[in-house]
Amino acid sequence: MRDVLKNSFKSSLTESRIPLRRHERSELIRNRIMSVAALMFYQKGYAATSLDDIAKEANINKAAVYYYFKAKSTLLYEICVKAAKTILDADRPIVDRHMPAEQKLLNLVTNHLQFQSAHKGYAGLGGTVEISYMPNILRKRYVGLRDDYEAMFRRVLKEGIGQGMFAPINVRLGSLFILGFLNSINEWHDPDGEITSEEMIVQAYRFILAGLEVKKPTNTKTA
Amino acid sequence: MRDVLKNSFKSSLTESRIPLRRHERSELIRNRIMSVAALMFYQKGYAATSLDDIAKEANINKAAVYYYFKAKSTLLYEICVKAAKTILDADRPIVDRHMPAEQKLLNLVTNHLQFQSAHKGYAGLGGTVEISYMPNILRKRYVGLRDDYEAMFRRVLKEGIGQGMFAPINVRLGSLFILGFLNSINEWHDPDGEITSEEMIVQAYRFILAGLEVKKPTNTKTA
DNA sequence: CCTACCGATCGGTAGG
DNA sequence: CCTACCGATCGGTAGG
Repeated sequence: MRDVLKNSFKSSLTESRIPLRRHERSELIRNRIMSVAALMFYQKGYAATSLDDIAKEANINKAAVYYYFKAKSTLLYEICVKAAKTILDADRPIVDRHMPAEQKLLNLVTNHLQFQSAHKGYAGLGGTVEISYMPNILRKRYVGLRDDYEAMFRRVLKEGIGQGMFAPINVRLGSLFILGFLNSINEWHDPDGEITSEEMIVQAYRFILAGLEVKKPTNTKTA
Repeated sequence: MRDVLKNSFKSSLTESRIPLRRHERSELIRNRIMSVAALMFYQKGYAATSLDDIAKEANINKAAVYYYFKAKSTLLYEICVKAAKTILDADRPIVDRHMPAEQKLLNLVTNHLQFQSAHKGYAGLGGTVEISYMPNILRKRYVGLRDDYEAMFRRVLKEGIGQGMFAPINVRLGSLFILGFLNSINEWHDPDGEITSEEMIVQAYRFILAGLEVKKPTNTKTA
């Protein structure tokens, strides 16, 4: 059921300018461009990745990229939006279900890490530097999606506090702690290494849950 | 005592090619170049920051940058090394002192966050993307310093487990969790905002400490 | 000879 | 979707 996050997600893009029915080949190429671009943007950074690099990796000519995308910056935007919408769609039924907050959080964490390890490029984008390259209007639209995602974590945290599961913390701070922590894992964890993705989910969730369950705050005077 | 991390650190660079005694002005300019470059590399990314941008911000001519630095890539390297050595020097006496591991960890966390908020640019560099621009030999040297830093966290974690303070976890994993989490804070926390750096240190340390103190692991079956 | 740069321009490549 | 290009700007270096 959550395996939707593992497949190379088929175009759920509403903004596609190409009639999909008649040109499935175009859709395939468009997706290929986005896949290779996502990975290269993530590995070398947006500015250092040329459209020639991307085109070569996608086996097309540089000019052809402009047939599918208006500009380099909108290619970045569409990649980020696609990733955000995919996780958002997978998480929405979870937060809406009747379920202990602790269970909901585990599902959000699992989805996040699973998507991250399955789509390194798509997941690793969206940082402050990359976002700054998006045209103003598109950036705002993307940041809106990102806020929706953070809001899900805030909501689950709030529920958990109400249910007496988590210590009464600042939910905004808590969400940023959790998301920052989860994103940081993407930077060094190799899913094909000695620690599997499944094991990482268990360890990361344990770390997060413990951080939330503190009831009597440790005294922390800065010497 | 820990305020050394707050001042614009004076050249502790052993690799400086300029006789410092006679030409303090040179040293000042060199430091200014490194400061502005660090911030711009961090904000816009290494590739997107031109030497002209850096020179303009430092009030000199672009060609003058080449008097102080052999290349753009070595400028990046020297910035990263300076940051690493500064924290390393501040932390070494702490880990060597006789002290409960919990106290040592608080000091390491405090230094990390304090340095981070005082020198956004210096601290935010060193990610996989930026590192890839360093010449091979220099990159290895820098990664060595970074490993030394991580080793301090591993050592303190190991001590804490031995002292029965922390749950017996994989210290490598734990260090990466902690450092990834701390670094992520740098990306969204504004020290001049509603949450002060001091408050952030308290909150972040509480979160970390709780994550380490779990004795009976929560059961985490993935539905 | 060295220091601390400047004005101009090098060969290549960027996005479009 | 490719060939053939453009305006501009890139990192780096020349002589003085």
